[in-house]
Amino acid sequence: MKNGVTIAGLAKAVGVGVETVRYYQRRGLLEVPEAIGAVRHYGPDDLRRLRFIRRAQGAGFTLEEITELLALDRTEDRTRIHAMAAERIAALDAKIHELEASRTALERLRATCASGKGGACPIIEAFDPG
Amino acid sequence: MKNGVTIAGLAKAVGVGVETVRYYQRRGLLEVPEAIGAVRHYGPDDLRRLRFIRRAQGAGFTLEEITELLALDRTEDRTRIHAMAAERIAALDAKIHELEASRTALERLRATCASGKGGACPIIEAFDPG
DNA sequence: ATAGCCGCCGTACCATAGTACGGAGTCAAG
DNA sequence: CTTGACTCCGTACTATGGTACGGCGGCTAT
Repeated sequence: MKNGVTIAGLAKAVGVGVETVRYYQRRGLLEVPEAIGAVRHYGPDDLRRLRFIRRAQGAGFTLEEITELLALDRTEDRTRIHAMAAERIAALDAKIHELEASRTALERLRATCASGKGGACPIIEAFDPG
Repeated sequence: MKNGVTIAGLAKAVGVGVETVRYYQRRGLLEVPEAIGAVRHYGPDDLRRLRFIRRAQGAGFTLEEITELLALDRTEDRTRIHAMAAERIAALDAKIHELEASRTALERLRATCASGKGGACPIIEAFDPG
């Protein structure tokens, strides 16, 4: 090989499947690099980009939004970036609170139904106030 | 009507669509009550059950898992309940941490790209350490 | 008694994010 | 110079959780 890794190497480096990389290419999230011969080679830029996609997904952005973020990365539309970040932070806060409430409910369930063999273990009620 | 609400009332009370209720019935999450005449009527039990389904979804359980939880609710298999709760709490903790990390990254992005018109606003890098 | 919602039912379709498959070509090692 | 792994490509299929549609028929108010 000349320089850079093939698709399998790229995928492995980020922990996704080859098909997932190809899927992102089809969706326009990743560029399809020039091939050397018949095989495409990927460099550090592709790696960073792919990592970014995965992290942005972790932040709750959809692939469509990530597409926009990537487009925005080459512009200076700070207003839009700001808006998207703020919106996502708000959604994240809401989600975090929801999950924390769920966690509390589950702890209650776990405590209520701790071992021992008393009567019913009311799963449905465990979520009632939470 | 005799007693209880019709499907639309049930759905509205919990904030889901009628089709969603029917979907849950098909999946066996909700019972299909006896009809009075040709129309089914739903009581407080159905309401609690439907609410539970939604809250459990909020806790990250899949509909399949919720099906199991509902089955478990009538048994005394505390071991299984305990295991499912513990597993979900662990997943929840992981998810909460991930979302908090994402939140931090987004805050950094928001700060870095705060108004003003300096050069690039590196979206991709904003997630790098986070 | 008749219009117009509802409810009931089955089937089909949707979005999101992949995952699988099959055939043809290619590259590197033995 | 063949073999075996890997690439490329298009197309199809999957899972999850719904959402929509169309026909039929009953409940209710006017």
